[in-house]
Amino acid sequence: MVERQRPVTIVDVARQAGVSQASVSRVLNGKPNVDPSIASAVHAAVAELGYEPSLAARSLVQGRNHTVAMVVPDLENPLFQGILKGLTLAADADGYRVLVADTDERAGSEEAVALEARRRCDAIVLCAPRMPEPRLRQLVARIAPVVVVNRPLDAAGVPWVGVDYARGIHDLVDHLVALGHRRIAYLAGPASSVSNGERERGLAAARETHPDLSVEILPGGSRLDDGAAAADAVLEARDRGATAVLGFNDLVALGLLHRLAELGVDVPGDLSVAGFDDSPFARYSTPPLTSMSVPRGELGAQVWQRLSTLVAGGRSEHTLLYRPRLEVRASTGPVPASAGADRA
Amino acid sequence: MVERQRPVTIVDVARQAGVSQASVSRVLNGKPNVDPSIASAVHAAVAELGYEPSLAARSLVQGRNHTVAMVVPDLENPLFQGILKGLTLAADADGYRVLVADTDERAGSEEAVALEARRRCDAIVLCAPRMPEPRLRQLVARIAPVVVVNRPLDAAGVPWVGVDYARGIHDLVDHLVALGHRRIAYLAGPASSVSNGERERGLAAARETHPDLSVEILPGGSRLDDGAAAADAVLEARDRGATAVLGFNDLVALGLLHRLAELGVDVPGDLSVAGFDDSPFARYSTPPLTSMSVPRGELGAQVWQRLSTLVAGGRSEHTLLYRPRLEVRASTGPVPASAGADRA
DNA sequence: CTGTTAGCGCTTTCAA
DNA sequence: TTGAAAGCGCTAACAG
Repeated sequence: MVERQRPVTIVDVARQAGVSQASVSRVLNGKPNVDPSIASAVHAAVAELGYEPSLAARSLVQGRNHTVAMVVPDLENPLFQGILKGLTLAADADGYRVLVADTDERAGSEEAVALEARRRCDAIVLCAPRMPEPRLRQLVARIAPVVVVNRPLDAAGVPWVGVDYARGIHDLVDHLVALGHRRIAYLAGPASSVSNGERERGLAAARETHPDLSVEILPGGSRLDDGAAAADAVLEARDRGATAVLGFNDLVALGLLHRLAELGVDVPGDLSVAGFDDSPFARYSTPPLTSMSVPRGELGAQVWQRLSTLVAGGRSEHTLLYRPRLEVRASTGPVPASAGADRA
Repeated sequence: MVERQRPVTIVDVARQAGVSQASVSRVLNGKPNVDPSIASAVHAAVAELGYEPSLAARSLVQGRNHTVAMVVPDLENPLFQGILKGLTLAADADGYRVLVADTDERAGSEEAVALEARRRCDAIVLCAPRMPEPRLRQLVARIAPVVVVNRPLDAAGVPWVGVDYARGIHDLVDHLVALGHRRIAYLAGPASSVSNGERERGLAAARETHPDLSVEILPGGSRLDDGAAAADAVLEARDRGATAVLGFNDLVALGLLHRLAELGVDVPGDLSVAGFDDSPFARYSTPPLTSMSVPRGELGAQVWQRLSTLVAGGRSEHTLLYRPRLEVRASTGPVPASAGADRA
């Protein structure tokens, strides 16, 4: 018969130390103006009884529980993992915990998940790449304080931290153009993805920069198998003259790379391939994948800085946009001699 | 000037519905024996006021917050991601949330993290592959209810769910032996890792099964770069006659694969390579990686089943061990004709 | 500087 | 079946 023992409360500590509950509370919360003798008595009692304050009680009375939630579409995505890590680390230093709410790519559930999470937490880090902007705007109003990640949002009191995908893809195209490529294919991400839209905007800008450049947009996706599945379409594009392919992200590019190898296509001999995000796997593929590096951890830290300001009741800080850095690896190379003219 | 408005409480609902707090509580908790007219009045009031019960208050009075934490050494590891996903899904169905506590591979912090997490949660899923058993034993006693994942533990009231690494590696070796390999190298995981110990046990067993088999254990690691860094040692082993290499996990094997390709070693022509865990990347590498598949999501679901039983005050259920399934891919092949005799 | 006391919002006896 | 009232454990006014 296991007797469920009553947990030690502040009352027990007070009695043991021979002081009032209030004094115990003050000592434990590091309030000023407490007599050292009382403090030491309290500490002794705490140690002796193995007392640990009830977080539930504290939450109730303070109206906050020192926990924030990060809502992400897919925890397997290295980008979100990195942001999460950076966020967690930074929050930890301020005594905050981070709860992860994975919406599992069910775009429809993002709203419900975020609302649910907000009930248990003091604030939200929201990553909802597919949510239509009007909905998002309504949502953030309901769950504030909130920081939006990885997409721009013009809403009062809601800072966001993101990546300049347009600029990044432009830089990547510049790299390819410098290698001599003039016909490029792009394996697009999910149609409703905001960051895919930004990439396509970057492609358009690159086309203006390079008048002799042509870009063909192919349906892709966001995961390994999407990239593999697109291999045939990519080869057709190559037959139409394309000499390089950009993937929506590294996963897509890696999936494609795999399938191309199976089909005996030489990369970059026959075709150059590049990704985006610089996932840890990029440098370990065969051939290593040229990609755009994003400071994932740094992003997370900046998110926390903004969120903590908000939680403390401060004014929302400025928005922040990181410019990705080009990582040239072996998957991109000069235009093959055989190319340059259409093959079709 | 923003007026922080007072949240709607159960008192407001009671007043609005013209009933007592107790009735509101009963309706909202689905207690039996409530007059339908009262119920509808309450629901109407709730809807009208947009009332949401305070989880903090509920936690305080009930002594539980319907949240559990999973302590993992590294969230980037696909194995833990999968388990987490399965766990989250299953817990969700029972109205429980899962909080993630990443110890970031700092083995020393596992204990502190687990204790901290336990304070905020009703139970713990513990994955501490490096913790010495005596410490672990003490720890689980302090944080019960708890389920241990991915390592065996013989402690009263603490169920565990794991993978039969010994059996798995044995099966993998059988596959290689069937292909004709007789000299195998193994890139070991972290020395203190329990699951590495089990793999080595499996290797020993395999050696008994196949008397003409010899196994060489090389220092490896648990990550991509560990595998890449071990390439030279692997080649030396090959010069001593090894025709196949097993990685501690897929990450190590993939890192190795990458480096071997750089060095111009043909896999599996010159050397067969296999991993463990069957991460999503395994099938997309070049060549695709032979690996042992582990039912990650299923593992997570079983963890929840045991944990929920415990939380409900039930007796701890039986321990569970999954046997990995062999996934043969192109990275393993017959012994090269040139091999068979030592080259040294 | 310290103690007393009133809640925080909810669930749950206990009577009615 | 319903309501009144007593806490859950803690913090924060308010006195002293």
